[in-house]
Amino acid sequence: MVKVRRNKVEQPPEVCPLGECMSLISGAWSPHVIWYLRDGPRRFSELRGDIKGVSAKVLTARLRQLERDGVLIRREVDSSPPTVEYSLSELGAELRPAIAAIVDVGHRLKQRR
Amino acid sequence: MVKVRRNKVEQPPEVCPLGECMSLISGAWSPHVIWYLRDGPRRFSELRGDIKGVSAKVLTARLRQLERDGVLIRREVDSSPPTVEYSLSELGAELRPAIAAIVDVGHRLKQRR
DNA sequence: TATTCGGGTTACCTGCAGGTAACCGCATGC
DNA sequence: GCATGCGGTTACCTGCAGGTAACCCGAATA
Repeated sequence: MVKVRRNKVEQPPEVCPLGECMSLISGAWSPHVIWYLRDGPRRFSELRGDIKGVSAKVLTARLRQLERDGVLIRREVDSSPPTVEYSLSELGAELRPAIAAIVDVGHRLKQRR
Repeated sequence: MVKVRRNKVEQPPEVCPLGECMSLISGAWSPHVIWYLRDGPRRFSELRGDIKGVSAKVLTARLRQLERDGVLIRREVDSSPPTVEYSLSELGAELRPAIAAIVDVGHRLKQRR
């Protein structure tokens, strides 16, 4: 009994711009991180304070992922106690208008109710 | 041994505009639905064709959720065979600029690589 | 000496979004 | 008489994001 070789017909990858961008900013916390970094670098504990309700674990996970994705840059500052500074990369900066548009709509949604 | 009653201190709800808006457009498929409805009503099978890779089940689920959230309007058209037409509500229309901004960034992300 | 702060890590658990596959009723067309 | 298109529904399974709680080290501070 020979197994059928199911030649998965490879769709041309054809990356969707919407999906591409959403994969960077989706999730409950990523947009918040980008938003609070919009005006310059912030430290871990500052972000924890900025973003109401996020836990250290989840914030760490999001920061690591955004770093892997090239959205932000992590820099250890040699102070005492040593601190860590996060800032948007060039790519991250490109995401700002999208987040800003979402925040903008969010404000208008609050207005209308 | 009396159990401590831990009065969960109720934070003032203080809805975050970013979270508010993200809850409407998050998920892998919701933004696509809104995007393809941007220029007017579409039928179920049209949306299935527009949005590459979505299954009937998931598309139904997203459409139902977006309807519950007041983002779009479902209208059964009395034709033969009967068809169903989805269109953006007023609230849904407010989301367009946000999605447009995301798509726009997505395009620029493709450019830069 | 003990505590705090900064920036995490680890273990464990939950829920929900999404994926596949099969099936549905109805009306029309071949 | 049978298949096709339309707009779904149902069952079952998977993976990942997120939540809680406890714990970590080293330096500075009370």
